[in-house]
Amino acid sequence: MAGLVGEFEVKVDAKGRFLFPSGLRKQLSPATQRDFMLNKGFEDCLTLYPLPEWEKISEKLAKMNLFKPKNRMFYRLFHQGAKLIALDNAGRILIPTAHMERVGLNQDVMLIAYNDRIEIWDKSKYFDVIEGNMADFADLADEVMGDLDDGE
Amino acid sequence: MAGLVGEFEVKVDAKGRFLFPSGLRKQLSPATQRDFMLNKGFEDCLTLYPLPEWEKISEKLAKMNLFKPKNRMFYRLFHQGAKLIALDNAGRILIPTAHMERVGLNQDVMLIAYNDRIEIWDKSKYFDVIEGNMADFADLADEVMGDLDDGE
DNA sequence: AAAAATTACCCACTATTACCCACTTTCTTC
DNA sequence: GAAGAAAGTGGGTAATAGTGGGTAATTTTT
Repeated sequence: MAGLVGEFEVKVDAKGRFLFPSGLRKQLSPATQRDFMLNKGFEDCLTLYPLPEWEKISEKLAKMNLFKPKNRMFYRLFHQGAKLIALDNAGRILIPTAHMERVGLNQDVMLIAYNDRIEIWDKSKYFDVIEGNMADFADLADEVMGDLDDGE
Repeated sequence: MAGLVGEFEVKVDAKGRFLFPSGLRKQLSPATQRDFMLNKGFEDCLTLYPLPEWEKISEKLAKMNLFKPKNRMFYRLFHQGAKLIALDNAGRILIPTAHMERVGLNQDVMLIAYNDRIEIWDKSKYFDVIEGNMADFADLADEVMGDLDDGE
């Protein structure tokens, strides 16, 4: 699999749940469709990792030299707020209140899936960020894709 | 493949579907005639990538280091509106309502094929943009293609 | 330990989409 | 120009996706 893809709009109901979109579910093997690790994301979002992907990241981090203060701090910060989550029988996810407040989630939520992760954004915040960066998109493409070519 | 070409006019039916023109289908190998990746293009249009073309790009992106903020942002920008799409048995594409609204698609739609992609425009919007820029065509040619000579 | 709040589990309903079938029109071939 | 094939339209229906909320179980609070 080339990784997760897709942008999905979901609605949080009165109980703080939303349906995990079928389009995303189908990208995951049956064994990984139920359990996820929820963590705070970079920038203003939450991130959902399929368990196997989370373990890959964990392994990477475990290789760090934890005698270095900076590494220890990064390790703590990265894991702080991580929580194991499972879908209910209707295929919905319940986001803990504390997490929702942390990134200012309202009723309208966007799920952004790429590579090994699913980001959870407040819809209006997401589009603000996207529009704010759109102007730099071309430059960014040049910069990012340019770097990649160097590696080949 | 020498790349896709052509401008096609299609009509969106009451269910939000349109027929993928046979002239375009014939440019694709049988294996790639069914599945596409839809996403939001530059300017006010949607872009359809044949799956193999999309995967080429994906492979490159998968090598990025996602601990770098720039790379994450690029990923998000590039994946805007990304959604896997398949034709139905009658060879039609269903464009999700959210996507149609996002770029203001009405009943009359233009498909613009070039290189590895197919752009989907609202007809009137497309001609507005074309006409609006026609006057600058000569200058643009000079500006864009003029540089090419230097490199050859 | 009782009350309140949160979370998990379950059931019922609605909307959307995938799938199918039938028909009309246009192009090809004889 | 007739016959057949392919292109293009339109819509019905069954299955799935998505929504809403009741109640039991668990946890938290007083």
